[in-house]
Amino acid sequence: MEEKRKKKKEQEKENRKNTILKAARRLFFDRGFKSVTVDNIAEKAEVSKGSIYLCFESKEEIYVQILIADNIALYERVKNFANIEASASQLLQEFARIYVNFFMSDKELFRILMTFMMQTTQMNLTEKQTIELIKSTNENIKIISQIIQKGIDSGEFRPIDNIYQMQNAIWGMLNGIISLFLFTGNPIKRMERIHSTVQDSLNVFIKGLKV
Amino acid sequence: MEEKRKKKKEQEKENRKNTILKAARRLFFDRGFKSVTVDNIAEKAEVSKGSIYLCFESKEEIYVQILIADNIALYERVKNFANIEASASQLLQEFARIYVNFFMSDKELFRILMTFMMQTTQMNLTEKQTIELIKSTNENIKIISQIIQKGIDSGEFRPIDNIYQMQNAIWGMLNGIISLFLFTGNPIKRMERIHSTVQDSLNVFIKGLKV
DNA sequence: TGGAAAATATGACCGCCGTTCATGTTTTGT
DNA sequence: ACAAAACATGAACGGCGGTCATATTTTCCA
Repeated sequence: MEEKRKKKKEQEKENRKNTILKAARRLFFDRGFKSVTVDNIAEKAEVSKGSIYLCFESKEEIYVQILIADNIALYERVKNFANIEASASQLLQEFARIYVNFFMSDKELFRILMTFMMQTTQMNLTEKQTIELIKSTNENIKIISQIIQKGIDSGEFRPIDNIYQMQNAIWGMLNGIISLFLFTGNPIKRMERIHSTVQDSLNVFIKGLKV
Repeated sequence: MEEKRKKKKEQEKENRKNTILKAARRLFFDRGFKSVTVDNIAEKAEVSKGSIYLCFESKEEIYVQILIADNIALYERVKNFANIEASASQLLQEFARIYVNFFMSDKELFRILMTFMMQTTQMNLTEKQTIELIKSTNENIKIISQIIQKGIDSGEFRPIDNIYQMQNAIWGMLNGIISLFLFTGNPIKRMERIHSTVQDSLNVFIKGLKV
Protein backbone atom coordinates (compact mmCIF):
# COMPACT_ATOMS: atom_id res chain seq x y z
CA MET A 1 0.00 0.00 0.00
CA GLU A 2 2.46 2.59 1.16
CA GLU A 3 4.92 1.04 -1.23
CA LYS A 4 2.55 1.36 -4.14
CA ARG A 5 2.05 5.02 -3.39
CA LYS A 6 5.75 5.68 -3.47
CA LYS A 7 6.10 3.85 -6.74
CA LYS A 8 3.32 5.86 -8.24
CA LYS A 9 4.88 9.07 -7.02
CA GLU A 10 8.17 8.23 -8.57
CA GLN A 11 6.42 7.29 -11.77
CA GLU A 12 4.73 10.66 -11.86
CA LYS A 13 7.97 12.46 -11.21
CA GLU A 14 9.57 10.52 -14.02
CA ASN A 15 6.73 11.47 -16.37
CA ARG A 16 7.12 15.08 -15.41
CA LYS A 17 10.81 14.87 -16.12
CA ASN A 18 10.16 13.32 -19.50
CA THR A 19 7.60 15.95 -20.40
CA ILE A 20 10.16 18.64 -19.66
CA LEU A 21 12.90 16.79 -21.51
CA LYS A 22 10.71 16.32 -24.55
CA ALA A 23 9.79 20.00 -24.68
CA ALA A 24 13.39 21.06 -24.07
CA ARG A 25 14.74 18.72 -26.72
CA ARG A 26 12.48 20.19 -29.32
CA LEU A 27 13.43 23.76 -28.43
CA PHE A 28 17.16 23.11 -28.14
CA PHE A 29 17.31 21.30 -31.45
CA ASP A 30 15.40 24.06 -33.16
CA ARG A 31 17.25 27.01 -31.73
CA GLY A 32 20.45 25.86 -30.05
CA PHE A 33 21.39 25.79 -26.40
CA LYS A 34 22.10 29.41 -25.69
CA SER A 35 19.05 31.00 -27.23
CA VAL A 36 16.54 28.81 -25.42
CA THR A 37 15.59 30.15 -22.01
CA VAL A 38 14.34 28.18 -19.05
CA ASP A 39 11.13 30.21 -19.32
CA ASN A 40 10.71 28.94 -22.88
CA ILE A 41 11.04 25.37 -21.68
CA ALA A 42 8.62 25.94 -18.83
CA GLU A 43 6.06 27.41 -21.19
CA LYS A 44 6.41 24.66 -23.77
CA ALA A 45 6.26 21.91 -21.16
CA GLU A 46 3.36 23.66 -19.43
CA VAL A 47 4.94 23.60 -16.00
CA SER A 48 6.19 26.42 -13.85
CA LYS A 49 9.77 27.56 -13.93
CA GLY A 50 10.20 26.49 -10.33
CA SER A 51 9.11 22.95 -11.12
CA ILE A 52 11.87 22.58 -13.63
CA TYR A 53 14.33 23.22 -10.86
CA LEU A 54 12.68 20.52 -8.77
CA CYS A 55 13.54 18.00 -11.48
CA PHE A 56 16.87 19.38 -12.71
CA GLU A 57 19.66 21.24 -11.01
CA SER A 58 20.45 23.57 -13.88
CA LYS A 59 19.69 24.36 -17.48
CA GLU A 60 22.84 22.48 -18.34
CA GLU A 61 21.64 19.35 -16.60
CA ILE A 62 18.58 19.28 -18.80
CA TYR A 63 20.78 19.20 -21.82
CA VAL A 64 23.13 16.62 -20.37
CA GLN A 65 20.19 14.31 -19.76
CA ILE A 66 19.23 14.65 -23.41
CA LEU A 67 22.77 13.90 -24.51
CA ILE A 68 23.02 10.86 -22.28
CA ALA A 69 19.69 9.53 -23.55
CA ASP A 70 20.92 9.97 -27.10
CA ASN A 71 24.22 8.26 -26.36
CA ILE A 72 22.27 5.33 -24.98
CA ALA A 73 19.94 5.29 -27.98
CA LEU A 74 22.96 5.14 -30.27
CA TYR A 75 24.47 2.39 -28.17
CA GLU A 76 21.32 0.32 -28.66
CA ARG A 77 21.90 0.50 -32.38
CA VAL A 78 25.56 -0.46 -32.37
CA LYS A 79 26.14 -2.62 -29.30
CA ASN A 80 26.06 -5.91 -31.20
CA PHE A 81 28.15 -4.72 -34.07
CA ALA A 82 31.22 -6.79 -33.24
CA ASN A 83 29.13 -9.96 -33.53
CA ILE A 84 27.73 -9.24 -36.98
CA GLU A 85 28.92 -11.45 -39.79
CA ALA A 86 31.00 -9.03 -41.84
CA SER A 87 34.58 -7.89 -42.27
CA ALA A 88 35.99 -5.48 -39.71
CA SER A 89 36.47 -2.94 -42.48
CA GLN A 90 32.83 -3.09 -43.41
CA LEU A 91 31.80 -2.86 -39.79
CA LEU A 92 33.93 0.22 -39.22
CA GLN A 93 32.42 1.88 -42.27
CA GLU A 94 28.93 0.98 -41.16
CA PHE A 95 29.61 2.21 -37.64
CA ALA A 96 30.85 5.50 -39.02
CA ARG A 97 27.82 5.87 -41.26
CA ILE A 98 25.42 5.28 -38.41
CA TYR A 99 27.40 7.54 -36.10
CA VAL A 100 27.36 10.45 -38.52
CA ASN A 101 23.70 10.02 -39.38
CA PHE A 102 22.76 9.77 -35.76
CA PHE A 103 24.52 12.88 -34.53
CA MET A 104 23.60 14.91 -37.57
CA SER A 105 19.93 13.94 -37.42
CA ASP A 106 19.11 16.95 -35.31
CA LYS A 107 20.45 20.29 -36.38
CA GLU A 108 22.10 21.17 -33.09
CA LEU A 109 22.78 17.81 -31.48
CA PHE A 110 26.39 17.40 -32.49
CA ARG A 111 27.23 21.06 -31.98
CA ILE A 112 26.04 20.98 -28.42
CA LEU A 113 27.51 17.57 -27.64
CA MET A 114 30.89 18.85 -28.70
CA THR A 115 30.46 22.10 -26.81
CA PHE A 116 29.64 20.19 -23.66
CA MET A 117 32.63 17.94 -24.20
CA MET A 118 34.87 20.97 -24.47
CA GLN A 119 33.35 22.87 -21.59
CA THR A 120 32.42 20.22 -19.03
CA THR A 121 34.26 22.02 -16.28
CA GLN A 122 32.67 25.39 -17.07
CA MET A 123 29.16 24.01 -17.07
CA ASN A 124 27.19 23.90 -13.85
CA LEU A 125 27.41 20.14 -13.70
CA THR A 126 27.93 17.95 -10.69
CA GLU A 127 30.76 15.45 -10.77
CA LYS A 128 28.15 12.72 -11.11
CA GLN A 129 26.53 14.23 -14.18
CA THR A 130 29.88 14.70 -15.87
CA ILE A 131 30.92 11.14 -15.16
CA GLU A 132 27.64 9.78 -16.46
CA LEU A 133 28.04 11.72 -19.70
CA ILE A 134 31.60 10.50 -20.16
CA LYS A 135 30.55 6.95 -19.40
CA SER A 136 27.74 6.91 -21.93
CA THR A 137 30.14 8.31 -24.52
CA ASN A 138 32.77 5.72 -23.75
CA GLU A 139 30.32 2.88 -24.22
CA ASN A 140 29.98 3.91 -27.84
CA ILE A 141 33.68 4.45 -28.41
CA LYS A 142 34.43 0.99 -27.10
CA ILE A 143 32.52 -0.58 -29.97
CA ILE A 144 35.30 0.61 -32.26
CA SER A 145 37.97 -1.29 -30.41
CA GLN A 146 35.78 -4.39 -30.38
CA ILE A 147 35.60 -4.20 -34.15
CA ILE A 148 39.35 -3.66 -34.43
CA GLN A 149 39.98 -6.62 -32.15
CA LYS A 150 37.75 -8.74 -34.31
CA GLY A 151 39.73 -7.65 -37.35
CA ILE A 152 42.98 -8.63 -35.67
CA ASP A 153 41.61 -11.99 -34.56
CA SER A 154 40.45 -12.82 -38.06
CA GLY A 155 43.79 -11.83 -39.55
CA GLU A 156 42.27 -8.95 -41.48
CA PHE A 157 44.29 -6.41 -39.52
CA ARG A 158 47.86 -6.77 -38.43
CA PRO A 159 48.45 -7.13 -34.67
CA ILE A 160 48.39 -3.74 -33.02
CA ASP A 161 50.12 -2.83 -29.76
CA ASN A 162 47.67 -0.27 -28.58
CA ILE A 163 44.09 -0.79 -29.67
CA TYR A 164 42.88 2.08 -27.52
CA GLN A 165 44.95 4.50 -29.49
CA MET A 166 43.43 3.31 -32.74
CA GLN A 167 39.95 3.45 -31.25
CA ASN A 168 40.58 7.01 -30.12
CA ALA A 169 42.05 7.95 -33.46
CA ILE A 170 39.02 6.72 -35.37
CA TRP A 171 36.54 8.28 -33.03
CA GLY A 172 38.55 11.50 -33.09
CA MET A 173 38.63 11.44 -36.85
CA LEU A 174 34.85 11.09 -37.05
CA ASN A 175 34.21 13.94 -34.66
CA GLY A 176 36.96 16.06 -36.10
CA ILE A 177 35.66 15.75 -39.64
CA ILE A 178 32.10 16.54 -38.58
CA SER A 179 33.35 19.54 -36.59
CA LEU A 180 35.35 20.85 -39.48
CA PHE A 181 32.45 20.73 -41.90
CA LEU A 182 30.09 22.30 -39.39
CA PHE A 183 32.59 25.10 -39.04
CA THR A 184 33.75 25.78 -42.57
CA GLY A 185 31.53 23.78 -44.89
CA ASN A 186 28.65 24.87 -47.06
CA PRO A 187 25.48 23.76 -45.24
CA ILE A 188 23.79 22.53 -48.39
CA LYS A 189 26.37 19.95 -49.41
CA ARG A 190 27.38 19.25 -45.82
CA MET A 191 25.97 15.80 -45.16
CA GLU A 192 27.13 14.46 -48.47
CA ARG A 193 30.64 15.78 -47.97
CA ILE A 194 30.93 14.61 -44.41
CA HIS A 195 29.91 11.12 -45.43
CA SER A 196 32.28 10.92 -48.36
CA THR A 197 35.20 12.38 -46.40
CA VAL A 198 34.56 10.02 -43.50
CA GLN A 199 34.26 7.07 -45.84
CA ASP A 200 37.39 7.82 -47.84
CA SER A 201 39.58 8.70 -44.90
CA LEU A 202 38.41 5.66 -43.01
CA ASN A 203 39.44 3.59 -46.02
CA VAL A 204 42.93 5.08 -45.89
CA PHE A 205 43.12 4.37 -42.19
CA ILE A 206 41.86 0.82 -42.66
CA LYS A 207 44.45 0.26 -45.35
CA GLY A 208 47.05 1.32 -42.81
CA LEU A 209 45.68 -1.19 -40.33
CA LYS A 210 45.82 -4.12 -42.70
CA VAL A 211 48.60 -6.61 -42.92
CA MET B 1 50.68 67.44 -40.44
CA GLU B 2 47.03 66.57 -40.29
CA GLU B 3 47.94 63.22 -41.77
CA LYS B 4 50.50 62.56 -39.07
CA ARG B 5 47.92 63.26 -36.43
CA LYS B 6 45.57 60.69 -37.87
CA LYS B 7 48.32 58.11 -38.03
CA LYS B 8 49.21 58.74 -34.44
CA LYS B 9 45.59 58.45 -33.43
CA GLU B 10 45.25 55.14 -35.13
CA GLN B 11 48.44 53.97 -33.55
CA GLU B 12 47.10 54.88 -30.14
CA LYS B 13 43.86 53.10 -30.80
CA GLU B 14 45.80 50.03 -31.88
CA ASN B 15 47.85 50.17 -28.69
CA ARG B 16 44.70 50.43 -26.65
CA LYS B 17 43.29 47.43 -28.45
CA ASN B 18 46.44 45.46 -27.78
CA THR B 19 46.44 46.39 -24.12
CA ILE B 20 42.90 45.08 -23.83
CA LEU B 21 43.70 41.95 -25.83
CA LYS B 22 46.73 41.22 -23.70
CA ALA B 23 44.76 41.56 -20.47
CA ALA B 24 41.88 39.54 -21.86
CA ARG B 25 44.14 36.79 -23.12
CA ARG B 26 45.66 36.33 -19.73
CA LEU B 27 42.28 36.16 -18.02
CA PHE B 28 40.64 33.89 -20.58
CA PHE B 29 43.50 31.44 -20.55
CA ASP B 30 43.51 31.31 -16.78
CA ARG B 31 39.81 30.97 -16.21
CA GLY B 32 38.06 30.13 -19.48
CA PHE B 33 35.73 32.17 -21.60
CA LYS B 34 32.52 32.03 -19.64
CA SER B 35 33.85 32.88 -16.21
CA VAL B 36 35.70 36.01 -17.26
CA THR B 37 33.49 39.10 -17.28
CA VAL B 38 33.95 42.21 -19.37
CA ASP B 39 34.35 44.10 -16.09
CA ASN B 40 37.26 41.81 -15.21
CA ILE B 41 38.93 42.63 -18.50
CA ALA B 42 38.33 46.36 -18.04
CA GLU B 43 39.86 46.27 -14.59
CA LYS B 44 42.90 44.26 -15.67
CA ALA B 45 43.49 46.43 -18.73
CA GLU B 46 42.93 49.58 -16.66
CA VAL B 47 40.37 51.03 -19.01
CA SER B 48 36.67 51.58 -18.56
CA LYS B 49 34.08 49.09 -19.63
CA GLY B 50 32.73 51.56 -22.16
CA SER B 51 36.12 51.88 -23.81
CA ILE B 52 36.21 48.17 -24.44
CA TYR B 53 33.07 48.53 -26.46
CA LEU B 54 34.66 51.31 -28.46
CA CYS B 55 37.34 48.88 -29.60
CA PHE B 56 35.31 45.66 -29.82
CA GLU B 57 31.73 44.93 -30.67
CA SER B 58 31.22 42.16 -28.15
CA LYS B 59 32.94 39.98 -25.61
CA GLU B 60 33.05 37.32 -28.28
CA GLU B 61 34.88 39.56 -30.69
CA ILE B 62 37.66 40.01 -28.19
CA TYR B 63 38.14 36.31 -28.11
CA VAL B 64 37.92 35.92 -31.85
CA GLN B 65 40.71 38.46 -32.24
CA ILE B 66 42.87 36.39 -29.91
CA LEU B 67 42.10 33.23 -31.85
CA ILE B 68 42.88 34.87 -35.18
CA ALA B 69 46.16 36.24 -33.85
CA ASP B 70 47.08 32.77 -32.64
CA ASN B 71 46.14 31.18 -35.94
CA ILE B 72 48.41 33.65 -37.66
CA ALA B 73 51.21 33.01 -35.18
CA LEU B 74 50.94 29.30 -35.88
CA TYR B 75 50.93 29.97 -39.59
CA GLU B 76 54.20 31.82 -39.26
CA ARG B 77 55.72 28.68 -37.82
CA VAL B 78 54.47 26.27 -40.46
CA LYS B 79 54.02 28.23 -43.66
CA ASN B 80 57.26 27.03 -45.21
CA PHE B 81 56.86 23.45 -44.20
CA ALA B 82 56.24 22.10 -47.68
CA ASN B 83 59.62 23.43 -48.79
CA ILE B 84 61.66 21.82 -46.06
CA GLU B 85 64.02 19.04 -47.08
CA ALA B 86 62.35 16.02 -45.51
CA SER B 87 59.94 13.24 -46.37
CA ALA B 88 56.23 14.05 -46.43
CA SER B 89 55.70 11.57 -43.62
CA GLN B 90 58.19 13.35 -41.43
CA LEU B 91 56.68 16.71 -42.28
CA LEU B 92 53.19 15.53 -41.38
CA GLN B 93 54.45 14.24 -38.06
CA GLU B 94 56.29 17.44 -37.37
CA PHE B 95 53.28 19.54 -38.33
CA ALA B 96 51.13 17.52 -35.96
CA ARG B 97 53.64 17.88 -33.15
CA ILE B 98 53.79 21.63 -33.54
CA TYR B 99 50.02 21.91 -33.91
CA VAL B 100 49.35 19.99 -30.72
CA ASN B 101 51.99 21.85 -28.75
CA PHE B 102 50.76 25.17 -30.00
CA PHE B 103 47.11 24.73 -29.16
CA MET B 104 47.81 23.02 -25.89
CA SER B 105 50.28 25.64 -24.72
CA ASP B 106 47.57 27.62 -22.99
CA LYS B 107 45.15 25.76 -20.79
CA GLU B 108 41.99 27.01 -22.43
CA LEU B 109 43.08 27.91 -25.95
CA PHE B 110 42.01 24.75 -27.72
CA ARG B 111 38.83 24.38 -25.69
CA ILE B 112 37.63 27.81 -26.66
CA LEU B 113 38.79 27.55 -30.26
CA MET B 114 36.71 24.41 -30.63
CA THR B 115 33.75 25.94 -28.83
CA PHE B 116 33.84 28.91 -31.17
CA MET B 117 34.07 26.61 -34.14
CA MET B 118 30.99 24.76 -32.98
CA GLN B 119 29.02 27.82 -32.03
CA THR B 120 29.97 30.47 -34.59
CA THR B 121 26.35 31.15 -35.44
CA GLN B 122 25.30 31.49 -31.80
CA MET B 123 28.06 33.93 -30.99
CA ASN B 124 27.48 37.65 -31.41
CA LEU B 125 29.83 37.79 -34.35
CA THR B 126 29.48 39.75 -37.53
CA GLU B 127 29.76 37.88 -40.80
CA LYS B 128 33.12 39.54 -41.31
CA GLN B 129 34.54 38.30 -38.02
CA THR B 130 33.36 34.78 -38.69
CA ILE B 131 34.86 34.76 -42.16
CA GLU B 132 38.16 36.09 -40.88
CA LEU B 133 38.33 33.34 -38.26
CA ILE B 134 37.54 30.65 -40.81
CA LYS B 135 40.08 32.08 -43.21
CA SER B 136 42.89 32.13 -40.68
CA THR B 137 42.05 28.54 -39.78
CA ASN B 138 42.02 27.44 -43.39
CA GLU B 139 45.48 28.89 -43.99
CA ASN B 140 46.83 26.40 -41.51
CA ILE B 141 44.84 23.48 -42.79
CA LYS B 142 46.11 24.09 -46.30
CA ILE B 143 49.65 23.32 -45.22
CA ILE B 144 48.58 19.72 -44.80
CA SER B 145 47.51 19.36 -48.40
CA GLN B 146 50.72 21.02 -49.54
CA ILE B 147 52.66 18.35 -47.68
CA ILE B 148 50.49 15.59 -49.12
CA GLN B 149 50.97 16.99 -52.62
CA LYS B 150 54.70 16.98 -52.05
CA GLY B 151 54.49 13.35 -50.99
CA ILE B 152 52.59 12.44 -54.13
CA ASP B 153 55.00 14.34 -56.36
CA SER B 154 57.99 12.59 -54.86
CA GLY B 155 56.37 9.18 -55.25
CA GLU B 156 56.22 8.66 -51.50
CA PHE B 157 52.40 8.61 -51.52
CA ARG B 158 50.20 7.03 -54.12
CA PRO B 159 48.21 9.41 -56.32
CA ILE B 160 45.08 10.53 -54.51
CA ASP B 161 41.86 11.72 -56.16
CA ASN B 162 40.81 14.14 -53.50
CA ILE B 163 43.59 15.76 -51.54
CA TYR B 164 41.16 18.04 -49.72
CA GLN B 165 39.47 15.07 -48.17
CA MET B 166 42.76 13.78 -46.84
CA GLN B 167 43.72 17.20 -45.57
CA ASN B 168 40.40 17.43 -43.77
CA ALA B 169 40.74 13.94 -42.42
CA ILE B 170 44.14 14.63 -40.91
CA TRP B 171 43.16 17.97 -39.47
CA GLY B 172 39.98 16.41 -38.15
CA MET B 173 41.93 13.58 -36.60
CA LEU B 174 44.23 16.00 -34.79
CA ASN B 175 41.39 18.06 -33.39
CA GLY B 176 39.28 15.04 -32.64
CA ILE B 177 42.01 13.33 -30.67
CA ILE B 178 42.77 16.46 -28.68
CA SER B 179 39.07 16.95 -27.98
CA LEU B 180 38.64 13.41 -26.81
CA PHE B 181 41.50 13.59 -24.35
CA LEU B 182 40.37 16.96 -23.05
CA PHE B 183 36.99 15.41 -22.42
CA THR B 184 37.77 12.00 -21.01
CA GLY B 185 41.47 11.87 -20.32
CA ASN B 186 43.38 12.17 -17.09
CA PRO B 187 44.84 15.68 -17.05
CA ILE B 188 48.19 14.55 -15.71
CA LYS B 189 49.09 12.19 -18.53
CA ARG B 190 47.17 14.19 -21.12
CA MET B 191 49.90 15.77 -23.19
CA GLU B 192 51.94 12.62 -23.34
CA ARG B 193 48.95 10.55 -24.44
CA ILE B 194 47.74 13.03 -26.98
CA HIS B 195 51.17 13.14 -28.57
CA SER B 196 51.59 9.40 -28.69
CA THR B 197 48.07 8.81 -29.99
CA VAL B 198 48.49 11.48 -32.66
CA GLN B 199 51.85 10.12 -33.65
CA ASP B 200 50.76 6.49 -33.88
CA SER B 201 47.48 7.14 -35.64
CA LEU B 202 49.15 9.46 -38.09
CA ASN B 203 51.58 6.65 -38.86
CA VAL B 204 48.71 4.32 -39.63
CA PHE B 205 47.14 6.95 -41.84
CA ILE B 206 50.43 7.62 -43.60
CA LYS B 207 50.86 3.92 -44.22
CA GLY B 208 47.46 3.99 -45.87
CA LEU B 209 48.59 6.84 -48.09
CA LYS B 210 51.73 5.14 -49.27
CA VAL B 211 52.06 3.20 -52.49
C1' DT C 1 46.38 81.69 -26.92
C1' DG C 2 41.33 81.20 -25.77
C1' DG C 3 37.46 78.80 -26.24
C1' DA C 4 33.88 76.47 -28.89
C1' DA C 5 33.10 72.22 -31.09
C1' DA C 6 34.29 67.57 -32.05
C1' DA C 7 36.07 63.32 -30.45
C1' DT C 8 36.81 60.21 -26.91
C1' DA C 9 36.41 58.09 -22.17
C1' DT C 10 33.67 56.86 -18.32
C1' DG C 11 30.76 54.13 -15.19
C1' DA C 12 25.93 54.25 -13.69
C1' DC C 13 22.21 52.09 -15.59
C1' DC C 14 19.24 48.75 -18.46
C1' DG C 15 17.30 44.41 -19.74
C1' DC C 16 17.81 39.61 -19.98
C1' DC C 17 18.07 35.23 -17.89
C1' DG C 18 19.42 31.47 -14.65
C1' DT C 19 18.34 30.54 -10.11
C1' DT C 20 15.98 30.95 -5.54
C1' DC C 21 12.43 31.32 -2.17
C1' DA C 22 8.26 32.94 0.20
C1' DT C 23 3.71 31.69 -0.48
C1' DG C 24 -0.07 28.92 -1.95
C1' DT C 25 -1.90 24.25 -3.00
C1' DT C 26 -2.20 19.34 -2.84
C1' DT C 27 -1.27 14.93 -0.72
C1' DT C 28 -0.41 12.01 3.25
C1' DG C 29 -1.23 9.76 7.50
C1' DT C 30 -3.98 9.45 11.59
C1' DA D 1 -11.43 15.96 9.44
C1' DC D 2 -7.29 18.08 10.12
C1' DA D 3 -2.43 18.89 10.94
C1' DA D 4 1.83 18.21 8.77
C1' DA D 5 4.54 17.13 5.07
C1' DA D 6 5.40 17.39 0.19
C1' DC D 7 5.02 19.77 -3.85
C1' DA D 8 4.02 23.64 -7.29
C1' DT D 9 4.25 28.38 -8.40
C1' DG D 10 5.92 32.77 -10.26
C1' DA D 11 7.58 37.12 -8.25
C1' DA D 12 11.91 38.67 -6.95
C1' DC D 13 17.14 38.47 -6.93
C1' DG D 14 21.76 38.88 -8.64
C1' DG D 15 25.12 38.68 -12.22
C1' DC D 16 26.52 40.07 -16.57
C1' DG D 17 26.73 41.81 -21.44
C1' DG D 18 25.82 45.88 -23.50
C1' DT D 19 24.31 51.15 -23.77
C1' DC D 20 24.18 55.98 -23.13
C1' DA D 21 24.06 60.46 -20.77
C1' DT D 22 27.71 62.91 -18.92
C1' DA D 23 32.49 64.30 -18.25
C1' DT D 24 36.99 64.89 -20.11
C1' DT D 25 40.29 65.54 -23.59
C1' DT D 26 41.67 66.96 -28.15
C1' DT D 27 41.18 69.68 -32.24
C1' DC D 28 41.18 73.72 -34.70
C1' DC D 29 40.27 78.29 -35.92
C1' DA D 30 39.87 83.43 -34.66
